[in-house]
Amino acid sequence: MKDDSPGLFGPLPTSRVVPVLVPMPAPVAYSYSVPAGMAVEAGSIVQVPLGPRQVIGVVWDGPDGGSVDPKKLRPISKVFDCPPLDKDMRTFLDWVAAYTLSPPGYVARMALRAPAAFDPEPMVEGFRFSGIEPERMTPARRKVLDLAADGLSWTKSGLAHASGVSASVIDGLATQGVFETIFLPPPPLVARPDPDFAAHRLAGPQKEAADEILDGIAKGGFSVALIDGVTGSGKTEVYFEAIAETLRRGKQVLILLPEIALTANFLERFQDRFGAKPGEWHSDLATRTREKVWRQTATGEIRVVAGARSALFLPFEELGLIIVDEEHDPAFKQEDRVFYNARDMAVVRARISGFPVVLVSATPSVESQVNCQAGRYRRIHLPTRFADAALPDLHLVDMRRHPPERGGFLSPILLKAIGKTVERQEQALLFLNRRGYAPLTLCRVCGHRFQCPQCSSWLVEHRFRGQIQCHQCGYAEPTPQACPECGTLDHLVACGPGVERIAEEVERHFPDARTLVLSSDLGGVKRLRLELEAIANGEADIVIGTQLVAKGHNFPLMTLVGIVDADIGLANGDPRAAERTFQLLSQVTGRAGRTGRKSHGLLQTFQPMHPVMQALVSGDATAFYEREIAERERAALPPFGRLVSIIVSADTRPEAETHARQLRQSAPIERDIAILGPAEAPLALIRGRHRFRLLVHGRRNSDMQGFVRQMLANGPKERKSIQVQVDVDPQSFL
DNA sequence: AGCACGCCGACT
DNA sequence: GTCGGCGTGCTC
Repeated sequence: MKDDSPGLFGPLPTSRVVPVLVPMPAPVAYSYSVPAGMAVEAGSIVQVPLGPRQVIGVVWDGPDGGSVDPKKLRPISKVFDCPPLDKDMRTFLDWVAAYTLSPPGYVARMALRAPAAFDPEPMVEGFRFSGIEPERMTPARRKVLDLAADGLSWTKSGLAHASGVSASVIDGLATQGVFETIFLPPPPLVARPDPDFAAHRLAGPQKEAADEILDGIAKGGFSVALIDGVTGSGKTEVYFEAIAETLRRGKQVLILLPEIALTANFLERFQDRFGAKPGEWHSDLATRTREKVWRQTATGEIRVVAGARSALFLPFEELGLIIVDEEHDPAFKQEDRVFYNARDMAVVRARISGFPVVLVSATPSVESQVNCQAGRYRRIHLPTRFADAALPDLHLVDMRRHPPERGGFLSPILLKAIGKTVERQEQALLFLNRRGYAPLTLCRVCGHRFQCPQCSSWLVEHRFRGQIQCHQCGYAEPTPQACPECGTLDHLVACGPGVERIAEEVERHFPDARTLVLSSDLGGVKRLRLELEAIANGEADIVIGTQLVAKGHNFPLMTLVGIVDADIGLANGDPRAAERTFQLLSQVTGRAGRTGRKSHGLLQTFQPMHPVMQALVSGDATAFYEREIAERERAALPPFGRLVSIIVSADTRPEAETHARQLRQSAPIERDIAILGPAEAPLALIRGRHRFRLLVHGRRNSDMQGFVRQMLANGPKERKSIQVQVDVDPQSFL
């Protein structure tokens, strides 16, 4: 740090120069000068000029690059009145940038995703009874004064609401001097959760599990625990105890959930236990709320945040515990700009700051299980469901032996089971992970297939909307009557089922039953919430749902779960396909059967001997996971080896391929690292852009980051229309 | 990522 | 003669 006090001969012209991370893909921080009288430190959130505009940046650590032409230096415009990002957070952001091979400015920007949150919230106007009675008393005024007589301060709307009068009554009293105006700090968004509000009395395995975790918390320092236990085994109750203990110790808590699991249901459960809701953080938060959550997390006002993956980048004042619920869920992986998996980065953040992480899942990821075996994570197993909640009995329906009738997709066995369930006035859930009516439409005359004009995927018919849509880029057109190729009318045929088509089949067989389709493309969050409520109230007999029924909501009246096509996703070339299918189907079937009544699951499959199917019906996943782990180890796939996928996209196919090929040729020589490709990426064309992929595969102890970094640096310069994306340790190959 | 600068086609 | 297309390059 330079001395900027006045020198012997007047003020010195020297001004301090600091590095600032700006939201740009530059590999390093830029240097800015600090105007005299401005106080900044590492972590300060600042506004700086960048080219013609003003941007938000963070003062960073280390010496200011130094090598910049001093003539280029520009002064910081402004420091925000906001807690600086602390040292641990800065270390974390640097770590993530290095690991994901992303520009640090982008990573820092993820921590600053709350545009106007950096200045303090304005004070709120409040009213306090001054002791002066109004000249004339009215019933409305009486009500107000009864409440305000205690001399405490109220906000105008709060007082009006509480006393059941309109705000103008308060205004009237204020002008008469009955109230004095004071300025109050803005009200907290959520109340403080009370660790002892409604403590669960845990017993048996839950108690043991909780004790083990509390033990880890008591010891202090970094640790990772994996709680694994079937739906309904009390995992949430167990980690709520860890949260309570952390709150008692005066630290903040972060609960990471897959976006879709952030339901009213979860928030209520939290409130029942702690007497207050947690702060919420997810992508479709209103801007103002978002800013408040950001700021109040930074100031420590909010003690617990429940959020989607990006909540990991909130600037907690004193974070002391992270829970990652549904840790196996692929939604924790971000796949744009900065590719990261929030589950793994949560572990990193905890390690940097020295506090515990708890991973939770009924179907833990292979990675986490391997980490347990290796002794890096502590495994805490919850073996059983609570007394009256048996898991459904699962059975396979061999579709080769019990084919559906022509044009249908539901086997006689499943139809019969649905019929019986409806007769008993219980609910049935049919799961098919395919939106729309049919995934492919073709012309019966010439064989023309409807494909997206700018993607390599089929157009999905949505009969309900009368459209065919691309699920990749959103392209849509009205469902045509004639084949665009041969012009024949009315000879287009829908191939394969989507949820809408299953609903049609169900309605044909059970015209009197109340059938409901749950799909993310049918109406917004509000409608979905209402529908879930209706189902819980027994207002539907047969529910047909996509992926979204797998998480976040339980169906207490369901006694039958039918998996329409258990084989979907098994043959898509992704080495994690089997693991994913097992996890998804376990989650779906686990949603039902909590009533204490006998419940069943039927899985329609063409591969009844497949290890996934066998694992599901036997209820014993151990053998299946052992196989998966052995296979990963043999192939040196993560977590046994390292894998980096480099995707080159360009406007034309040869451009993308050439660039990828040149990139490969510029790789340094390294014995332990193999490069596969370039080959066309699984979705070779998306939104009109052609994609080629290189897979860089290394065994343990190889410096993959360094290798890939060098490869990118030596490679051809990234030109106008050619884009390179790097995905370290991908969760998915798609 | 933005955003301006810059060089070639159809318009008041 | 200008408005505007988006290719190229720079930002401490």
